[in-house]
Amino acid sequence: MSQAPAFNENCSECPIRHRAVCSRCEPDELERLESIKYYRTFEPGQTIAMRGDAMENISSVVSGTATLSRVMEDGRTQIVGLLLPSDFIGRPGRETLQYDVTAVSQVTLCCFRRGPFETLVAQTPHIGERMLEMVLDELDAARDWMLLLGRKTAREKVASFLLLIHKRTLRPGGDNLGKEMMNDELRLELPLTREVMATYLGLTIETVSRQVTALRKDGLIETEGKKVIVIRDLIGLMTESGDDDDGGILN
Amino acid sequence: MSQAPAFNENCSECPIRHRAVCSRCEPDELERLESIKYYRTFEPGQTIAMRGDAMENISSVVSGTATLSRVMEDGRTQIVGLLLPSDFIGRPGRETLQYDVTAVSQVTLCCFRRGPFETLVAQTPHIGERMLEMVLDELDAARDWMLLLGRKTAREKVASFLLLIHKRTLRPGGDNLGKEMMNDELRLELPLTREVMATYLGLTIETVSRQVTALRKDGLIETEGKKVIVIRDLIGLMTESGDDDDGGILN
DNA sequence: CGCTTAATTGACACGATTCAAAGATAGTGG
DNA sequence: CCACTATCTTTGAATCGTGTCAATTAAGCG
Repeated sequence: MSQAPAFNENCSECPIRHRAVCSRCEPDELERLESIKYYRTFEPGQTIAMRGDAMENISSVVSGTATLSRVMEDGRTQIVGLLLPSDFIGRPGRETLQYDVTAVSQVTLCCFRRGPFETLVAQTPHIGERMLEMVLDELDAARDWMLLLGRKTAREKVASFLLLIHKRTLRPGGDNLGKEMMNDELRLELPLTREVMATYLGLTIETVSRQVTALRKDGLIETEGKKVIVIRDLIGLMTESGDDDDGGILN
Repeated sequence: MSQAPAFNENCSECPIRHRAVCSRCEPDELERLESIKYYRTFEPGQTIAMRGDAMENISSVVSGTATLSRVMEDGRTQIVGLLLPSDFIGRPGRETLQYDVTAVSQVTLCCFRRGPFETLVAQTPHIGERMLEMVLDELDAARDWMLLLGRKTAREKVASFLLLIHKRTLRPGGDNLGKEMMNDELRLELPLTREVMATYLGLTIETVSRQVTALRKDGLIETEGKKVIVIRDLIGLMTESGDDDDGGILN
């Protein structure tokens, strides 16, 4: 088991400083957040929170990957959100959690107790504004995913997934979020197993595997071991994804 | 073509008064909203707005049903949101619309120009707070729908859809939203064609039709004409929907 | 009443799942 | 350093559910 990364207590040096819920905060607001925050670390596979849990704390992902998922009685599971660094866990004004939250890789969270945080939000418009913006982004992402789940073929789903990871780990904004997320332009170190991919895409492991193989045989991607995928033909992959736009990848 | 309902200009008598974005407003805040609002009506099938359009106004659905949808290049379409009375169209801080908005039945909107509305929101915390709450509800609904689209069978999808309409038209809050939405406890007047149902459920028209027939033959529902469905066995339908809870229908 | 559109039903095809087995990979201890 | 084990991934074959295409029936409306 690897050791938890030692994060600087200083918010101004935080890797997710410019994307997280605190991104709009002024130095004095940051100072107040700093005084009530604390870090927690979770190992791969560990449950961070479960559906129905009282939400006692609210947090941002600082490093690692986690999932939001819903499970049916018979075990069928759908991942309904991917939590990457800077993403937010918790809801203002909600008592209980609606989804299971699970660590996929080692995850470090920057946490706040609900009470103090909500007090702070009420006094700090920047946080509330940023929160609304982030929730709207999540809503758009969720709806794009509905199109994928409802209408795309397995091949399109896998291509779309690779492009999503590409877009989200490249971070065109310029802020690199820790070395483990740094990918070359076209080299993706998947933070996920095939099982997580399948659960996210509404497919089975076998189908994901077959589609990855097919994309490789068609020369669109290469694989290095099981966790690294190199995109050989970005435009081609975008065509295969079935999206009618580039998702902001091209400029 | 039926005539547009004549709405009272007085917000305090508005049918969606207690659910819409303005629900938390004080009388004086309501007065300010009242001074800048105006109504628009759309006929069934009419496009209210298209993806990419500049969002010049922001509105609430007062009556009728509209859809949010995404279309792929080859025409495959997924409805990503159902807009029923009190639902909100538009996004604070976004320039363009992400989805197509289409009237399904005759739709009346309570509209505000973007500029004045955003100014008002900045000065009226109640509106911003309510907006965040509504967006969070939409996000939860979108994620529940992701589970449906990704993992449920056609039968489960149709059962879930009927229960959704049941829940949303019953309005347990007690505020009835115009006679056209009033349903008996177990009598649903679908505001949608089979095509809209299919597009929402990620199915084809034929499959929806077959599943409705199957549910009827199994004694769970009855049909009257094509737009009315009577639920004969609510508990049974909930079992068929695959949800592990009652969605708040039972108390 | 006839016309147009929507819904239903049937036969068949195809894509994804299921079940089963083999292969690759990473981690562990000898 | 290599064998051993557990886990993850890949591959194959058969099945099943939903989509597709085509024809029929029903409903709504002028």
